[in-house]
Amino acid sequence: MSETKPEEPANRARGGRPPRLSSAQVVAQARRIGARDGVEQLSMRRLADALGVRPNALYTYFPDKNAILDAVLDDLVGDVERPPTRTQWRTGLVSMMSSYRRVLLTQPGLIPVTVSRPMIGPNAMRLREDMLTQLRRGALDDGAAVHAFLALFAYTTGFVAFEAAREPGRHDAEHRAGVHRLYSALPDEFASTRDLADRLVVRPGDPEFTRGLHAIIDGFARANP
Amino acid sequence: MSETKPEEPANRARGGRPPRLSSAQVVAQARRIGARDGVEQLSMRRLADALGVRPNALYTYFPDKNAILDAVLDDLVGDVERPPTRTQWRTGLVSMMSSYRRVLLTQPGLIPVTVSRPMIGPNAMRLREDMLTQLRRGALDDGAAVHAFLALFAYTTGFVAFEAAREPGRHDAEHRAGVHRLYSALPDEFASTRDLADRLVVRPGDPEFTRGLHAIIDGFARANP
DNA sequence: ACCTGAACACCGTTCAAGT
DNA sequence: ACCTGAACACCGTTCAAGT
Repeated sequence: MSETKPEEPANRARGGRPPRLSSAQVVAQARRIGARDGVEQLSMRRLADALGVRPNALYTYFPDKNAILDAVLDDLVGDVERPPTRTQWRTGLVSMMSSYRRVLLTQPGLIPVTVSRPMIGPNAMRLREDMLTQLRRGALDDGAAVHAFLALFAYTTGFVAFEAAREPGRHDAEHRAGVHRLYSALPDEFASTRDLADRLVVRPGDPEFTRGLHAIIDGFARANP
Repeated sequence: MSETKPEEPANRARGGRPPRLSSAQVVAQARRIGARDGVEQLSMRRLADALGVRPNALYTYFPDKNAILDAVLDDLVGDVERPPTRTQWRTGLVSMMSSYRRVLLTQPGLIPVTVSRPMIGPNAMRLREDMLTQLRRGALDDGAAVHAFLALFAYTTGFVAFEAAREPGRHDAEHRAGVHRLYSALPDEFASTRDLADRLVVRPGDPEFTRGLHAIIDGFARANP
C-alpha cells in the first residue's frame, strides 16, 4: 500500500485556494513529534493540531498515515552519511551501515516501520546505490554483491531493532541485573546460557554491531577472488 | 512493560466463581485469529468476542494486550524444531534458524512484535540455549559465541521482516516488474542499481537466507581455532 | 475470583459542504 | 484546490458493581 508520492502542491489551478501547508512541512512536523515524544504518540490528530489544522486537512497532502510514515522514514535515511569517495570499500560499507544505525537509533519507534517497508523513497535509493557500488568495488561478483547487500541490510535492521527494544538507562540496567540473576541460577538443561550469563547480559552496542558487520563482509568476500 | 507472566488461574480460593477461560485458551484463540486474519485484526474486542466473553474479562488473565502478544509469540517459538542431537554444529544452527524463519513466516504480522520484544518466555529460552550450545560445539570461544548468536538472530529477524513485508503472489510479481522497469531506466548516478536490476528484483527466499547464514557463521568461525 | 455495563479518552478515515 | 464539521466505525483500558 501507499507508494510514497508526496504529491507536491501543483497549485497552479485558478479557483484554487492557496495552500496553508506543504507536504514538506507535514513531514518536518511529523519528524519533530516523533523525535520528541516517540512515533507511538504520532497521530493524525496530534499532527494536525501541531500544524494548526483539522485532521482531515492532512489528506490533501498524503493519502493516509502510512504514506506520512514512509516519507518521515525516507527523510531520516537522508541523514545517513555517504562515505568519502576514496575510502577502502570495506571501510566505506562499515561506516555507511554505522551511520544508518545511528540515524535509526534517533527514532527507535520508527524501526517497526522500517522493518516492514524498507527501501522506498529517493534517499533509500541513494543509500542502496552506494552500498552496491562499494560491494562491487570489493570485487564481489553480481550475485554475491546482491546477496551481501541483502544480508547486511537484514542484519543492520535486526540489530538496531534489538538494540532499541530497551532504551538504555537505570531501568534497563536493573532489568539486565535481574536477567543475570535468573540465568546464573539456571539448571543444567540451560548450561550454555548459564555459563555465558555474564556476556549475554551486556547491552549490545557499537563494538558488537561492527564485529557482526565485519563477519558478514568476510563471509561473503571469502568465497570470491 | 509486561513481562509475560500468564498467571495461571490458581483458582483454589473459596467464594471464587469458576473461570470460564484459561490463559492458554486465550493464547490459542489469539493465535488462531492471527493466523486466519493477520495480527493487525487482533483486537481485545474481537478476541473477547471469539471467546464468548466481554473485552474486559481478558484482563483477568493478562495485564494488557502486549502481554497477550508476548504469549502468542512464545507459543509460536515453541514450534521451532530442535536439531537432532548428533548433527554437525553448523548444520544444526542452519536448520534451527531455518525452522525459526518458517515459523515466523506463518504469522508475518507478528514480526514487528518479535523485533521489539525478542527472546522472552520459556520457549525462546530453550531456543537460545540450543543455539548457544551449537556455537560452543563449533569451538567458538565465549565472546565469539555470544556475538555470533546476536548476529544470527539480528540477521534472521531482519531477513524475515523484509521477506514478509510483501506477501508473495500476483500483486508482488507486478510490483517487482514495475521496480525492474524503474531500475533499468535509471541514469548513470545509479549505475550499480541499474546493472544489478535483474538480481535485485528477485524475491528473496530460502536460498538467499541460507547463503547469508553460512556467510555469518563462516565470518565468525574464521577468526577462531 | 471472575465477569459485566458503562464509560473514558482516544484512534484513522470519509463525505458533503464551504471558499 | 484546499480546508472544515460532523460522523462512522472502531480502539485499549478502567472502574464500580454483581455473583
